[in-house]
Amino acid sequence: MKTKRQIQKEATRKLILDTAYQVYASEGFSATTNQIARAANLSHGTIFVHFPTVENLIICLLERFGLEINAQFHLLAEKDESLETFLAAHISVLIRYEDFYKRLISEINVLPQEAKYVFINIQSVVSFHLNQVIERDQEKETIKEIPMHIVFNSWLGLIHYYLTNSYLFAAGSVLTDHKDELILNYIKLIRK
Amino acid sequence: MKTKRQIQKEATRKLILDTAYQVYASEGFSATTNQIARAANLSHGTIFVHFPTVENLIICLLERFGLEINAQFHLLAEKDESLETFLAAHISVLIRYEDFYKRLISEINVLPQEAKYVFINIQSVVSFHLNQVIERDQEKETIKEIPMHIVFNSWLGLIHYYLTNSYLFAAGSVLTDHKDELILNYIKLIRK
DNA sequence: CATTTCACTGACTCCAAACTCATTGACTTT
DNA sequence: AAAGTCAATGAGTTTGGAGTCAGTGAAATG
Repeated sequence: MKTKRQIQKEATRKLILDTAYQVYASEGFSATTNQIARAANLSHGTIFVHFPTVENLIICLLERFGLEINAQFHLLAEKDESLETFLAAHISVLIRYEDFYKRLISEINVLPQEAKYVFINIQSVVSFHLNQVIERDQEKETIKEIPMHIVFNSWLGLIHYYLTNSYLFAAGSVLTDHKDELILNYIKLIRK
Repeated sequence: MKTKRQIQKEATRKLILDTAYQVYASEGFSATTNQIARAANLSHGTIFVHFPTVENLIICLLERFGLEINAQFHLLAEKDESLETFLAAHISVLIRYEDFYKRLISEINVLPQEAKYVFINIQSVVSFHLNQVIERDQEKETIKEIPMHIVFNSWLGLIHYYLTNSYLFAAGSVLTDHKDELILNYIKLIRK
């Protein structure tokens, strides 16, 4: 049985992580602990009651994010789905996390090392599912003889290119605006 | 006729820009004016004699970089070359500027607005040449019916993906290590 | 009910970065 | 060659962030 205090503490910790997620998504990871505290209606010191350093806060946030987004990928990756369905599912998950994911991929190189592990993790899960879809015989026949990692990297490359350069392509959500075009043309590229 | 002072001043300005280029290439744009001054063997204040703010220094540096790299693209884009030759030329230019270019594309979203203009400029020039190569009849016949912007964005997407995730692919220069593979497979993708 | 614990507060310290400016002495001008 | 200019200096100032800590009052404990 949890005491009131434990419940309160966990709620505050969650509030900090949720708020940090929002603030980082809209301001980027250069947002300050002050901004997060203000947005969460907490005093500045409270953040350091729950996380020893900002870096630790970011790492905890990223780990939670990695678990959550990967769970979504698993959930949406049905057995025996078509390539098109899979790509659509992938994009639909990314849309849900678009702003934060965009910050993650575009600031990955200035984030702590652990961010890279989280990122590799996310990519591995997507890669695994894409592999499964493509390895299946009925699909395999229709796809060019190209190394799987190139198939995968060109898909992610295309998606990430649109995300990091979204200011070139759309005012709101690039993925929402371009998903059909991207899926259609990517499939044209990798099919014989 | 330039006076000694003018010559000296221009030399110092160039030294600051050259050093900033080196420092930013190896440390990223979060490197400080202190680091640049030390690396250039100048006192800290000297930087502000030549540039009113760091932001202004970065903008000047990026503008110079844009002009320089675009000149290289023009120089290397011969008439009537094959698609393969063009892509190889593109990569060979990028290799020359790899570290800095990598920082530019991976930190573009935290740099001042002007950085985006420079970046759009660089991409336009590459896009223009790629268009020319592909539009030519002998090539056109062999390429799939895919919108030109997708052809272009998948190439840049692939290259940028390898650059921003270079820690996954190589210790030294990703482009040097993977250029042949990238060119070969990209051509396979867009050909019928 | 008295005592102890502890989540939270907010004013504080510390630090590192950008930017300033009086001073210097070599160069330029007259 | 005297007077004036100005590139460069480096010890400041200012700003804004991360992280600290004594204090407070509600909750837990005995």
